[in-house]
Amino acid sequence: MTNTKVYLEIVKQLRAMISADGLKTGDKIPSERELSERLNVGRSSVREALRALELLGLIETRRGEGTFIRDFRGNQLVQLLGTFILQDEKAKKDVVETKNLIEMDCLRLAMYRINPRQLEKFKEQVAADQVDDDEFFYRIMEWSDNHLFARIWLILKDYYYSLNLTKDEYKRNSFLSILEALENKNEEMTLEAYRNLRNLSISTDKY
Amino acid sequence: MTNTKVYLEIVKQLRAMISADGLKTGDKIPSERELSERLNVGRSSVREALRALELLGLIETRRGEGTFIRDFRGNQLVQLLGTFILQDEKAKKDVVETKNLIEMDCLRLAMYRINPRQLEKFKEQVAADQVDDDEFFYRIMEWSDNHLFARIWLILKDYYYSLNLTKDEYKRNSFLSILEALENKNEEMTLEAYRNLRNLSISTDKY
DNA sequence: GAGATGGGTGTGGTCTGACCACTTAAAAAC
DNA sequence: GTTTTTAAGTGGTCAGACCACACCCATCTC
Repeated sequence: MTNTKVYLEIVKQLRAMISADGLKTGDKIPSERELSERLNVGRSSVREALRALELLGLIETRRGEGTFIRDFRGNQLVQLLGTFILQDEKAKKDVVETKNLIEMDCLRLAMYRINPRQLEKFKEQVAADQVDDDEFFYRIMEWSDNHLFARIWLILKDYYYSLNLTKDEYKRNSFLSILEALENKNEEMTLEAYRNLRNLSISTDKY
Repeated sequence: MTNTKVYLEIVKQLRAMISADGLKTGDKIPSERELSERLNVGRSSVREALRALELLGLIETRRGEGTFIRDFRGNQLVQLLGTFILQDEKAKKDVVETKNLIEMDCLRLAMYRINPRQLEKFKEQVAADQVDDDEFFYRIMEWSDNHLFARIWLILKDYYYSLNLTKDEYKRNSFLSILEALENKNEEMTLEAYRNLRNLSISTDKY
């Protein structure tokens, strides 16, 4: 028995509990003692689970008050991972590669789902230097209308920045090329413009 | 006093310790009791820190043996965040779409990284009906050599199955077409064969 | 001598009970 | 009615006690 560690089980239960009760950002979750009693486990095990979730930035704890669900987009763990782990060269490479591929996927999606009027308006903003790389792709993510991809991308983006690689310089012209290609619904041109933006050679070994 | 929670301080100390001693993947870190003594804190606080790092995938603990620095291939938290995200999102469509796109991305990657001999051998297995959909794409993931993508895919696959959508029937011929296209390093043919496998129309609104 | 056996020791896993520090709100004092 | 005091609830931390498991090594068996 006891194959699964108790604290992991508690994490699971918490997730179920949050889902069942429809709790959302800012809501309070049961106290440590109550959880301990309700789940028939020691309070220390409950704490192990809560501390882990806290470090992940999923919950927030205030002494004397309680524990609350948090908007987890916070850096918290990104910073931690940045300083802690990402020494693994292969992992870094995977992050960069994955981020690029997802961006390309979303460009493809956006191409078919984009609203011409919005695109036109966005082009003007880009032309006026009012959009940076982040905002540009955030918009692409919106247009691609795939929340799951967007979520994953947000995480990867934070990793990416924490890696502190070559800072992408601002490339207005590449942005405009991409938008134009999207407007013409030309996949090949879109990807070509993207590769130019990211300084990628055409799909060879390195994406 | 005690503005900073003890367990966070321990995380910090651990990081410093690992850095100072030059510990790397697979190395053992001091036992909980030793850390507790060396840092003048309770063992439960040490455990809170270790459990948090474990949930992040930074360390691995083995009962009776000790705690070890883990082979971190940029993941784990994707797993966790993934489940948290997917719980309230419930976007079946996004799951299917994302899974398909990732599979296609990995086909592209695999195309350039594949080992001809392995491919030949795999083809034989497929021809002999020894490979199902899961195994097929698991192999593709291996060949694409991007562990991060592989992790995300594994999660999505599980969700996909739990969605209980139309069960993909076994399509040996589509598999063989894909492998053949990969062999010829023909991206368009590869994707066409994939679309056939998944019953997708060419990149229209629905992927 | 080679192999099997069985403690002993160290390690993580868990629970319990005890304080402390802090917040909040109800009760008491004015 | 306002202020002060008190009590209850909550997270933060520690110490000690067991348990389950892995490993090493002396011992026993053949």
